Amino acid sequence: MDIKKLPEGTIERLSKYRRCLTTYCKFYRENIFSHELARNLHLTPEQVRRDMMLIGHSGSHKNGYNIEELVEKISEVIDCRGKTNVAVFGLGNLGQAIVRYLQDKETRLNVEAIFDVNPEKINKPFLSVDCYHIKDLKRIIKEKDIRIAVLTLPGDDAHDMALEIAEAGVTGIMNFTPVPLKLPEGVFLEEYDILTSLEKVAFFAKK
Amino acid sequence: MDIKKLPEGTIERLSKYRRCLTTYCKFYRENIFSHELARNLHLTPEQVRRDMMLIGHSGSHKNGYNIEELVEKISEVIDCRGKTNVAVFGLGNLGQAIVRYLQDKETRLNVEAIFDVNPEKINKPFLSVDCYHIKDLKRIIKEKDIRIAVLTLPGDDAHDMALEIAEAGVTGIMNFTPVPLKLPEGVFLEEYDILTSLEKVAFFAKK
DNA sequence: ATTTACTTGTGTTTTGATTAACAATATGTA
DNA sequence: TACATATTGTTAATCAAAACACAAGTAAAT
Ligand SMILES: NC(=O)c1ccc[n+]([C@@H]2O[C@H](COP(=O)([O-])OP(=O)(O)OC[C@H]3O[C@@H](n4cnc5c(N)ncnc54)[C@H](O)[C@@H]3O)[C@@H](O)[C@H]2O)c1
Ligand SMILES: NC(=O)c1ccc[n+]([C@@H]2O[C@H](COP(=O)([O-])OP(=O)(O)OC[C@H]3O[C@@H](n4cnc5c(N)ncnc54)[C@H](O)[C@@H]3O)[C@@H](O)[C@H]2O)c1
Repeated sequence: MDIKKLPEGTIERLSKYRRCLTTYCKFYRENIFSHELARNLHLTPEQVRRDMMLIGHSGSHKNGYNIEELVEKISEVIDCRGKTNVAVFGLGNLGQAIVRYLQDKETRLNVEAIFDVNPEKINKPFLSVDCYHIKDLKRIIKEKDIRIAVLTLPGDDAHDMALEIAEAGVTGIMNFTPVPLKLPEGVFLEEYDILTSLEKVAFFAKK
Repeated sequence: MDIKKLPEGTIERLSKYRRCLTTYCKFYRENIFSHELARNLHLTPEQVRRDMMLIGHSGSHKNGYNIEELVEKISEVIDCRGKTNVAVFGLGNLGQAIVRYLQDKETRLNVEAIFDVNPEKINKPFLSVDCYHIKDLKRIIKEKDIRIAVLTLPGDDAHDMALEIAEAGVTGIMNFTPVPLKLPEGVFLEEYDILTSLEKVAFFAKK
C-alpha cells in the first residue's frame, strides 16, 4: 500500500472512523462490525471494508474489527509524522469556537498559536494558547514550527496574510474566509464555506 | 434538463460561481470567461463549461458569459422556490459567527429564528433575529415556516433535538455538532466537521 | 459431523463525474 | 475574402469511487 495514494475520501472517512470509535465506542465494547460503523456514519459496509483493505487492516470473521487495533492503525496512517502544530488567525467568534473545539477533541493537531490585531486579545492566552500580533507571524511560525494555518480573519486581509503565512513555511491552509485564495504551489489548500453547504441543503431539501 | 438530477458537485459549484460573481466581478465588468471563473475557484475551464451546459446556460464565443444573466440563471436553479427560512440552534460562538455570516452575504436563505436555553440569550434579538427557548421549537418552526435547521448546540442534546426538529417539519439539517445523527427518511442531512478537514489538510500537507 | 448464520476480503461491474478533444462559431486582420 | 485567433458547446474517452456479488472463514446450533 502506498500511503500517499489514498484517495481524499478515504482520508476523510478514516478521520471519521477514528473519532466515532474513540468517542462513542471504545468505552463499552471491544469490537465493531463494518455495518455498524457504516450505519453510524451514513456509509455502506462495503465502503468501510474497502477502506480497511486500503490501509491494510484486517478484522475477524466472527467479531469484526478490534476497536483498539483499528484506532491504532488509522492513527499510524493519518498522523504518520506524529504531532502537528496549528495556528489560528483571527480570534473572533469563529476562531474561538474552533480553538475550543480542537482542544476538546482527542487529536494530534495542537493549536500552538493564535494571531490577531486587536490589542485586547493580544498577549493574553485564550484557553491557554498564546495570542500574538499578526505582524510577528513569521517569527512565531518558525519558532513554534507551525505547519497548518486556519484562517478566520476578515476577508479584506485574508489574501495578503495567506501569502505571508505560506512564505513563512506553513504547508497547509484551511480557509474559512469568503475570499478564494491563490497560493504558491506546494501549499495544500482547503476551503470551507457554510453558505455553499446551506444552499446545497436547501436545494436538495426542496422536493 | 431535469433540475433535480444535477450532481451535488455541480450545485456546490453553482453556489460558488454565484458568490464569486456577485462579490468580486459584477462591479467592474460585464462578462467573464470560463477560464477566469475556473482560475478563481480552483477548477478547470472544462468543468465550468460543463456546469453551464447542465443548467442550460450559454455564453458568447467572443465575450464569454454575461455575468448578470449567469447570476440570474444560477439563482433560478438553486433558489428555485424563492426564499427559504433557516433557524440556528445554539447561539454560542459558532452560532453567532454563522448568523452574522449569513446576514452579511447576499443569499435567499434568511435566518428567521434562533433557539437556545440560556435565559440571558432568550427573548433578546441577536443581530435583529429573535431568540427563543428551545422548548418552543415546534410552534415557532410552524409559525415561521422554517425549512432548514443549523445545529450549533452541545453534542449531548443534539440527537434528541434533531429528532424533534425533523418532526416539526424541517426538511434539511446542517449538523455541526460532533454527534452523527440518525434521522427519519426525507430529511436531507449534511454534516461538517472541521477536525476531519484539518486532519486531511495535515495529511496531504506532509510530503 | 453437518448445517446454518453471519462475517470479512476482494475481484468484478456499474455508475457517474471529470478530463480531453475537437467541431462550430464569432471576431479581428491582412 | 481568406486567414488567424480565441472561445464556447458537446461528444467521446478516461478515471475513480461505489456497489455488487460471492468465496472463504468462523462459530454456534442441531
Ligand atoms: N466559511 C464559513 O463558513 C464562515 C462562517 C462564518 C464566518 N466566516 C468568516 O470568518 C471570518 C471571521 O468571522 P467571525 O465571525 O469570527 O468574525 P469576527 O469579527 O468575530 O472576528 C474576526 C477577528 O479577526 C481579527 N482580525 C482582524 N484583522 C486581522 C488581521 N489582519 N490579522 C489577524 N486577525 C485579524 C479581529 O480582531 C477579530 O478578532 C470572517 O472572514 C467571516 O466572513 C466564514
Ligand atoms: N463541526 C465543527 O467544525 C465544529 C466546530 C466548532 C464547534 N462545534 C460544535 O458546535 C457546537 C457549539 O460550539 P460553540 O463553540 O458555539 O459552543 P458554545 O458553548 O459557545 O455554544 C453552545 C450554545 O448552545 C446553547 N445550548 C445548550 N443546550 C442547548 C439546547 N438544548 N438547545 C439549544 N441551545 C442550547 C448554549 O446556551 C450556548 O449558547 C458544539 O457542539 C461544538 O462541539 C463544531
